[in-house]
Parts: sequence; structure tokens; C-alpha cells
Amino acid sequence: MSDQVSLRSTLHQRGMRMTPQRQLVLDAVRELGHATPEQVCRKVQGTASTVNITTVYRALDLLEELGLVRHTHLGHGAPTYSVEEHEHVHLACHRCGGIDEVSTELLDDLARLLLEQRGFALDATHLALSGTCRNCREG
Amino acid sequence: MSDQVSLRSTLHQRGMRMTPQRQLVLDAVRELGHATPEQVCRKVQGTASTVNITTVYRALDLLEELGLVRHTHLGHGAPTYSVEEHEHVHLACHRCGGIDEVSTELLDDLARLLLEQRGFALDATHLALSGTCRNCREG
DNA sequence: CTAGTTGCAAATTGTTTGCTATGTA
DNA sequence: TACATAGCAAACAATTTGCAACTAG
Repeated sequence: MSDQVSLRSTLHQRGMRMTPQRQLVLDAVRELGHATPEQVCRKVQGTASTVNITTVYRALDLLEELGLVRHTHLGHGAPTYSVEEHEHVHLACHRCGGIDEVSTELLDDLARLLLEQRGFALDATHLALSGTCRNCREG
Repeated sequence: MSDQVSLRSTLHQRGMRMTPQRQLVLDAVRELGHATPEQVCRKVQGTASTVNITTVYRALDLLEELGLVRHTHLGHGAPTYSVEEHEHVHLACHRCGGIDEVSTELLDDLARLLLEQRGFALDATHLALSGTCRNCREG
């Protein structure tokens, strides 16, 4: 894919390289959807067992800087990373910790209001809504 | 106030007490608005210098369980605690890190949609919306 | 006396930094 | 050679846990 190529050249302009470790981290994030650095690390180590968690953190930072991945703070623990194109809103249940996802379209009206009234450009892809899921409310 | 009284009896039913430390933590959260456990601790220590941060953590957990305070993850660092009645939505600018606040009424429509379509009861008081503020967009 | 509570120290968890060795242009 | 990078260990920050001492009912 040309994505790979342009990524390489972007890195090259900065005197950086697309190393196997970085590629593995990116692949892991793509595959896992939402994952903590810890989870990414375990996934990567499935292929290359010597890769250190430090390297994972540094790769995630770099990939985020390049706009390829982003992180979100769902709930309490560690942040989760996902690929940039991952476009949906998270519904985080504070009771059971479960994560559901809905289309960002649900937020279109709200986004418009915020922009008009506050000049605030909502980033709907970077968003976790907290509440109680159906299961927990009924249980 | 009768709040204090009912709080005491609620605790009493569980065989617990409203200790000075817990009262100080609650007061500190009330006074500070949004504060990290660290900040709460410093505030409390202004009055009672021997209070340990462990106690602050435990008091915050308890007060949260009782529904008197709640915590929110604004941005990256430590969570911030505020009193339950603190009803507004945070607009967190990911560029400058600034926090603005808007009324939860803005989310009423969204909340209704989520409840109808997903059975998800949105907790609008526990919410940070991420995006770009007017200043940063114009600057 | 009994059970809840505190403070302290130590353990955990998540993340970052310093440094050396290595690999590549 | 020069420079980015990886790995490792140690530092760090935030939070939790184990436990002995204390205190109110």
C-alpha cells in the first residue's frame, strides 16, 4: 500500500526508519482495536519475544505524533491506543467496565451546537461517554 | 444541615463513622471544585498536617461510593474529584489543555437517543468532551 | 472487647529516563 | 563515522495493600 511508502518517506525526512519493532506495534494496534500499551506489548512479543515494553511506549508515542494512532482514556486504568481511522464513540459503563460503540453521527447535533455556541470543535473520534449500560441497569 | 445528619446515619447503618479526616476530605473537595487526590491531600494537610495521603484515597473512595463525590478523567494525568452536585460537562482542548464547562442540558437530546437506541444511561456529569477550543482554532 | 479507622512502610502499576550496544546509511 | 534505535535497569509517579496501633461504641 502507498500508506506504507508515504510513512517510510515521512520518517526518512526526519532521519528516522520504519523498524520491525515499530511495524509490529502498528500492526498490533490495528489488530487489537483498542489496547493498552501492556496489551500491545504482549501481542508484539508473540512474534518477537525480545521486544521491550519501553520500545512499545516509544513506538506508540512516535506513531501518535505521526497521526497513525491515537490514545483515549476509557475508564480508570491505562489509556488504550487505536488506529486513527477508528471512528466511533465509546460508551463506557462505569458499573461493569464494558465498552460499547456507537456511530459518531449521534453526536452531529451536539457538535454543531458546541461549535456555534462555544466555538469548540468537538473531536468525536476521541471520546468516551460514561454511564450505565442496559445490562447493569436491569441487573 | 440535614445532609450531614443523613450522611452520618447512612454511615452508621454500615457501622462506619464520619471521622474528622473524612469530613476534611469532603470539605476540601467541595472547596477546590476539581482536584486531584494530591491536591486534596495538601489542602487537608493545611488543617491537619498528619493526615496521610492513603487516608485521602480511602476517604475519596468511600465518599464516591456514598455518591457524595465523583471523579473524572480530564486529560492525561491524575483524575480530579468534585462534589456530586457539580453538574456540568467539560470541554477539554487537546491543543492547549484548557478546560471549559457547559451545561449538561446540551446533552439532553443525546442522552435520550442513547437510552432509546442502546439502553445506555448517559451520565452527563461525569463527562469530558475532547476537541479544539476557539482560541486554538483561530490562533 | 470489638470492629472500624488511621498512618506508615512496602508493594504494585504504569510510564519515563539514562546509558550502552548495535545496526544502518 | 555519525546517528537513530533497541534493550535493559533504574527512576518516577500514582495508587494500593498489609499491618500494627489507636479509638469510639
